[in-house]
Amino acid sequence: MKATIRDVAKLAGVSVATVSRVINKLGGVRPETEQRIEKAMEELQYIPNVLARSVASKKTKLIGMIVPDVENPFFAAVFSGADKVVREYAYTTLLGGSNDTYEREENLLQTMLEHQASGILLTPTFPKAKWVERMGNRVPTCLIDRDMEGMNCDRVLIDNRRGTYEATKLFIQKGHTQLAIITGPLESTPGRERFEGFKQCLHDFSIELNQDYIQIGDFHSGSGYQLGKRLLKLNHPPTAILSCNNLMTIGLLEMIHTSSIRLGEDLGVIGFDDIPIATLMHPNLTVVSRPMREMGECAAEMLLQRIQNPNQPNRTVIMSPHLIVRGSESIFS
Amino acid sequence: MKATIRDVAKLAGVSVATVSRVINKLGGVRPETEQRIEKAMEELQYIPNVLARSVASKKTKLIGMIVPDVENPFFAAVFSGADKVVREYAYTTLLGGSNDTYEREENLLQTMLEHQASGILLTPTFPKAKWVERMGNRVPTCLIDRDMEGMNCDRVLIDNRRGTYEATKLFIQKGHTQLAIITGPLESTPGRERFEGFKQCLHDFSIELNQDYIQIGDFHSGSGYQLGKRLLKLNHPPTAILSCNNLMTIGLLEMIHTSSIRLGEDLGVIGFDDIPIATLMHPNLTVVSRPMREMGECAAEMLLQRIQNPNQPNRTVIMSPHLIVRGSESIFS
DNA sequence: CCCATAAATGTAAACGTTTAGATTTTTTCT
DNA sequence: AGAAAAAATCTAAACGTTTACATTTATGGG
Repeated sequence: MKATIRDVAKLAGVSVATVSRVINKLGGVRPETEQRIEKAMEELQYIPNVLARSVASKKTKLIGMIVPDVENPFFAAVFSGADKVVREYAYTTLLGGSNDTYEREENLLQTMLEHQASGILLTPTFPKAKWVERMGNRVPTCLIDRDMEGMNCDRVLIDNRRGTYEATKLFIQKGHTQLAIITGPLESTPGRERFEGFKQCLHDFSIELNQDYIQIGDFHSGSGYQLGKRLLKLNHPPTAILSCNNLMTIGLLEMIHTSSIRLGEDLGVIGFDDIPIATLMHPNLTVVSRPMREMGECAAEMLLQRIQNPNQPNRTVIMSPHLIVRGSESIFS
Repeated sequence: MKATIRDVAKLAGVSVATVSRVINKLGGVRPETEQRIEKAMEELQYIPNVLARSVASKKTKLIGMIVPDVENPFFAAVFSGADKVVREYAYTTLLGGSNDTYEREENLLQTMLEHQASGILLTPTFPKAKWVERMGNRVPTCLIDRDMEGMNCDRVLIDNRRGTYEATKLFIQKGHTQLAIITGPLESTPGRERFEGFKQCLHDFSIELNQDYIQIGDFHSGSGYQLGKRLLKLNHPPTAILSCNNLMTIGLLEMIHTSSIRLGEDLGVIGFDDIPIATLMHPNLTVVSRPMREMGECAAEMLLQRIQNPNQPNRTVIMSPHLIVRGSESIFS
């Protein structure tokens, strides 16, 4: 069977404590003893059991990460950044996708707590959840991208309002006055804040907000397609559409592609989040871009620091998106 | 501090064994006792420690999954499918990205073995690795997408040759005779097999294989861009390019987009793996499509079955790709 | 109502580690 | 060489579970 620390100790002719010391690089072991132990480990193909270690030490090198959708490139990038940092700290990430359902999110959290995760990286599905007080604050947590009520924790957010404000301003500067938005659920921070930035900008430039031009989707490509269609079927269709996430933008572009409308000629479009498609369009797609990997890195960094020093005050990092102007915003040439 | 099974037992006035029985739903507990225990668990906010459980029972509900790149939509989809099944079996997935480096792959495997993963889902970076005999067969494993020497395990692969054969055949049927390929490293199964399917088809149709038309990339978008450029700069450039993975296809399309060449008019293109961009091009991109999620599901299913029954013979499932013809393959209209 | 049997519950030893504290060995200084 | 100090090593109890086995309690037949 699998070799244990006892087998190693016996073969090396030392006690388990000494073996433990070399495994954990605690020093205080004579070089020759250390070599003997290492040889024994090699010979027995010994692999330490971190579970037993965690039980004994009451510490774990596990970080739980919960995102709505692992296949969404945004969250994939955030995970990628977070996981990189987590590994640098010699921790391991437990990843789960909630599929934006309450049940699964709670379930994932439970799983991660059962696994004694030392910290949680969470992009919550809903802005409030019953489980917050029961299990929300049992463990250091860092929220990413979306906020949540009642969480006593760190946060890495995006200045969504500014992102859509700048995009809207660009539209206006290019001459648009018929501005539409496809945003996400207003209960979610990104959905609401992105809408607010849009609204604020229209207000600042004294442009009237047409209620028909406000479309609420679900952050998936299907709704980008459907809502885009609805907008263009209006008696007075908008001349510009601001699409508030990557997947909905893809849906919207698909819809445009199958219609007779020409991007950048009949309709201006700006997307939220950069996508590989952006530079393959005619004209190239203007987008609000976010530092996705950096968000993950930052969140992981904050979380791991808090794990080491649990009593530091909560921090909220708000990152700035920036506009990448490529041409698709304008129809007036 | 955190409540333990002992605290629950004490509060409910029973022994830990009885509590353990209700946690694990083993039955043989009087309903009234069970209720008392459940009430105690609720009251103490008890969350079982699965690590301790694993140490005691010598079993874990953990599956390790190692893929080259988590951000590649193909692997994201495979993970998604695998994780779905893994959760259905009440297991949890530990995901890691090797970034196609040997060191990291070995490191990840070590980590997963340390965590006592009950099984491994692996898309190996290299077709042979030194660690295979040392740790490759310690635990039930299922290889996905890429094969590896000396692994005594299950496999879920793709009929790569058939995929590129069909694509090449379509090119030929559309009148192409100047056929180029951008494939991946020939040491990797996908790189080699996709090239072989291409070569075989040319041979079957008695078309000479121009050595200049064979370009070996690294499965990343940059090489799609560079190699595409190199192909089109030839004195006798090809009229058709078969791009052998999703990222290289994106790179290739970017290169085409920035050049004066028109897709579907000057150059036919077929990609391997479907991508969202495909239906946003003019003409739409023809691709070899694979059941990505299903590959993950199938692999997870096989792995979990093997965990339950370790002695069943090894199985290799070879899934078929299929061509989605959308127009970009033809330049003769 | 008693006994046999079945059902429910309890006891205690494992599981593979870590880690105080105790003990031994080595080094250093005189 | 011997004592004191420092370094290395060991002992054994914990960590929170599971689980075989022992014991108690309930059930049913006569």
